[in-house]
Amino acid sequence: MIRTHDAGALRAEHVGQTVTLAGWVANRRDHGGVAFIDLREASGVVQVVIRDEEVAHQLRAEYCLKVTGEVTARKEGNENPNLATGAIEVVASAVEVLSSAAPLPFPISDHVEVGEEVRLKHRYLDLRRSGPAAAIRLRSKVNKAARDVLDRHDFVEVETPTLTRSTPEGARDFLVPARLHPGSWYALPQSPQLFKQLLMVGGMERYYQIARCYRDEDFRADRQPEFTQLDIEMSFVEQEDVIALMEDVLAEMWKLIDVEIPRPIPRMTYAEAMAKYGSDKPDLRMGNELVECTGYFQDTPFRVFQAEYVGAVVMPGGASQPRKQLDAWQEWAKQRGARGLAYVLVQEDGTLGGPVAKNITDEEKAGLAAHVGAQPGDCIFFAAGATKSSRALLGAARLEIGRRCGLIDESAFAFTWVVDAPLFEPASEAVASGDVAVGAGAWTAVHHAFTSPKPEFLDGLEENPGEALAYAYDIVCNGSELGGGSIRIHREDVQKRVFSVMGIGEEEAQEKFGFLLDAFKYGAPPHGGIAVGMDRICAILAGADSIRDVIAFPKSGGGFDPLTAAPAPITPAQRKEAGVDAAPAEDVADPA
RNA sequence: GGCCCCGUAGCGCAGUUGGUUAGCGCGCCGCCCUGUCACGGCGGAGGCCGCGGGUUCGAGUCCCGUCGGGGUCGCCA
Repeated sequence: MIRTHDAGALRAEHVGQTVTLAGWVANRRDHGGVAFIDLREASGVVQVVIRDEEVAHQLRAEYCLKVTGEVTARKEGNENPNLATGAIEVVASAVEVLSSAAPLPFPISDHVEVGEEVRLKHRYLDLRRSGPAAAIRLRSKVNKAARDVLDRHDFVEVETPTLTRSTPEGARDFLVPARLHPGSWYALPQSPQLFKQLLMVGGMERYYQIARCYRDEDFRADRQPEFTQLDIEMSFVEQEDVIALMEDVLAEMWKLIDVEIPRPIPRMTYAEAMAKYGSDKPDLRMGNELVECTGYFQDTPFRVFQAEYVGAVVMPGGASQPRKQLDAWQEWAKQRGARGLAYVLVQEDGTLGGPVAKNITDEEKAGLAAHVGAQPGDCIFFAAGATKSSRALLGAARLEIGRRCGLIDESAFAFTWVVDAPLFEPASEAVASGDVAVGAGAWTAVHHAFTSPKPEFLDGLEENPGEALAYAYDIVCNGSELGGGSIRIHREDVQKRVFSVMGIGEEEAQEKFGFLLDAFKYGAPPHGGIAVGMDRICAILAGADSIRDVIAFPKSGGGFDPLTAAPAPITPAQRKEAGVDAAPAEDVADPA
């Protein structure tokens, strides 16, 4: 090693020792006759004293140095309590510049805010800053925590292919031309789903992988075109086994930030989540649940409330909002595709104000505040119409109210399992815009086509597909979906019936998933699993607003890599060799 | 694909109802300084105000378009 000691580890006990350190110039304070260098490396920072003016003067920020010197106790009054090494300093006898540094595009200092665009362009410098460095180091520990738990449970870590076959899953595939088969293409996997099920048929019994996945969809703060999930599959297990294992993993991860997750993690059904929170990933750091009012208004003369569903959510203190702000709520609702957001203001004297109050009966007015749990001074927002979209609007309003009124406990980690999701949903809701959808029938899978129905719904599968519940479970934290999984179908007859409800014929199933269905013919074990998003988990643990903060080299908008400037055009020679423009070998049906 | 916000010096920002030479802090360069720790002092360099068009006697400022970034809805089994 070039160094004998870690700079950040030096303490009073090292006084008198001669040490050799290597690191970067975090800061230089040049007083002419004496100069101080803050030498920074992975372990921390130590102050180096340089008395040779010539040497000190040439040094600049972020020069990479090798320093030899004696560890000395600082004189009383010269200690720096803000530094772990603040009781000592290293008096340099030799300073070697290992590498000089050009003027920086932005300061490395932790005291300065720097825009994300320039940070990502020079991510290698950004990572020298304490915050970004800590986030990446935390991620490494999160990976290790997962591996430790799974190793204790005798899991096998298996790497599945990233050059694979395009399968009609939810999102758009990233495609890779196959040079040796012009006109044919690999797809990058959206998840290792099919391979991990094959591994169960292969008798691995307990598989996991920290797997990179790829989806060619639009961006969000919590979405990147490539992302990482902790992918798990187990044979001979039931839902409870998978949930218990995942709780072990999560508990170990949260220990890294000294948080004990209360076990067991509470559960709610999908139906309850939708009814109370208007979302399948409820944020339980706040209360303020939705209140169903369909029955309350069943005989109402108000046309708008003569609907399949009427619901409400209360905004504490919202009655004092100026008219302009109430109008802004209407705009807010319209941006989400709703017609508007009806409201009633509960005045301090208990009377009801706002346009809706004029349209409902005195009797309805009299009990309304009590029915929805509103106090004088509150505002009650209503949504009426189709159940699903109305609840979604109220659920979004609930979160917006939480943000505006400070109802969210930012220090909390509110976990919940959402269980008993429906197996199918009407295809009209799933197929919005001619996108890739599994199945051409009236019903499509909520999770995926291999999710097992709970046994009590097997009989009525064809008669009432919409009522069948699945062995599916999502883990949610603070309103963010960390991941989800299911018990899979392992019986050929059940799989055929599910395909049939979805309108997938035998031929089509064989073409799309033939290799999996073939495998299932040979004694497939009952199995199930789960996958959780490591980027989201790390972001929550790091307290980051965006998963970009916990990815070493993230993409920016449009899938652009600000550092390497990928994607980039290719040469005509590359095009030709890759076979990008080759005609398809045979006609391939377009599912859309 | 829709909507909202942002583009001014290397970085972070200010710039009034459109009006002389576009400022401030940090950083950078030079000189000075023997106890600082976000050191300090003096001096200096650095700008096609994202780009293109328009309105105007006059545009960083107003209008249209476009590019880039961020957020969000659609989308993401």
